[in-house]
Amino acid sequence: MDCGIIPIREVLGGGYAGKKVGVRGWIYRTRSSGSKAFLVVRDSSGIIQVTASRDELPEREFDDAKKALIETSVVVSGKVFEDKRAPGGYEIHPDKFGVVSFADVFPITKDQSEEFLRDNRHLWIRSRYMTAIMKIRSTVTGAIHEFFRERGYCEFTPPILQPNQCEGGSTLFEVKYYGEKTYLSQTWQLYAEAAIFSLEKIYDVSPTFRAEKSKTSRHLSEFWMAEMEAAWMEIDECSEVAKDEIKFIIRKVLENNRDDLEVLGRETADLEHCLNASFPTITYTDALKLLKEKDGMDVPWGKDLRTIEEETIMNHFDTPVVVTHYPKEAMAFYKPVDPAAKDAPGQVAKCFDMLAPKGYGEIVGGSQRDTDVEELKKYLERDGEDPANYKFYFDTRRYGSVPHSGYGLGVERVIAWICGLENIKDAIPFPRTLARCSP
RNA sequence: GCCGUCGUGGCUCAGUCCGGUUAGAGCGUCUGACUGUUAAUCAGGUGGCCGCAGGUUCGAAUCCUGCCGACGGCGCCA
Repeated sequence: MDCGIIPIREVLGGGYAGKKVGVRGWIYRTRSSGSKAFLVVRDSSGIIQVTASRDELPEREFDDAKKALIETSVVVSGKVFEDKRAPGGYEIHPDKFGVVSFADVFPITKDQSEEFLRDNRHLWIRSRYMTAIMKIRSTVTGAIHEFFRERGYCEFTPPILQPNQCEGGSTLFEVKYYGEKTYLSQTWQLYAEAAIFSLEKIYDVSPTFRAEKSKTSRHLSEFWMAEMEAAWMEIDECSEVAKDEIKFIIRKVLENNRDDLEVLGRETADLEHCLNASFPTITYTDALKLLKEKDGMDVPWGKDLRTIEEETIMNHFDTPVVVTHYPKEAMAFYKPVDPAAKDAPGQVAKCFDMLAPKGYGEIVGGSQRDTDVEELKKYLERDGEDPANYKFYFDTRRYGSVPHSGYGLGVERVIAWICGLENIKDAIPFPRTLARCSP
């Protein structure tokens, strides 16, 4: 490797004007004009124009520069010039232009459809658009680890192959290997509830698999959930942790990814507002009142909120909102009744969802966990589950049970909201959906 | 599971309602020109079993039937 290779971003910083540098990367755009060739080269840090002249390069190297197609990998060195005509304000006049590997005709050109880009995702992830999103994604998952570790949480890794269903109604990916029916994880929850008895406060960032028949811009079959579970924690404290986590993530992205947000054309005023505002908490019952009074929508009490209702509610807010105390009957078996909630016309659960603004939907779902084994059995049977399959789960209630709560955060939904993406499929490098498992 | 939109060169599309020469355009690529391009420009060339299978017709990209595939919305969920 050549000595003196530096990241393109550093060259654009300005301190190298008049000095000789080396950069390496891939040709991003190419134009030629007689005895000059203008090659925009990208590496992971940025793009810079390389202006090759016939009289400054050996003939063979100049010919290479003229004929190299987009995505050809190159190592170049030369003097840096400040020049207003160059994108980014600086360019390199090479006296060495080395092609590492010529590229075939790159299939992705000016006009592309969403479908074509997804078919060629292995190439499309080289784009500035996908690069920006993947960098932000890295900040988001890194922030999640940092947030929980700073607060004394321990990372806990659950099994991905699991024998039981946890979320009632969701569809499972079956794995054919063991004699017993086995599935890919939909949540770490049952295992997390076992682990809090030693670690007390735990979190994870793990893949989740849901074989739902959902074809929307908000659904993936394989996505990442960032979950937490904490012993001794009641539901109110739990939802406050979720609010803090979201704010922490936004702050880290604003600190580290301004350039990437700009590449995406994402205005940041609303994200900055979220840092200082407090996220409202309302009850499900209040949410129905709001829908009726402000929007004339009559939702019968007891029905879970649908997409249209969530979006309508969010029209009234400019930050995420926590909605608590959904009807017990509409909730998963492990969410306990809240006997203290008196203002509701029916039984409600100690649970919450956090809804994101602008139609990005439910980004967090959590609850306190029922510790009453008889109640758990009753609601498992309601969901058509055999309580006999949950023996290990009931054991967690038999040996020194304590109140505990937890939630799951949809990593891609948070990324889609922060990045302002039209489709959640762009929030993950290789999306898997109802209809796609390639490339 | 329900509803809707769409399949035409490598890519993006027009043409389809109302059937009629040899199916067009832009981009890419290739050849040539050009000493400052900004998704350069100019000239020329290349490239198509019109998703698949039947049917109607003198004649089908166009009309009919079936199938396949893609995309989006709802429901459900993060």
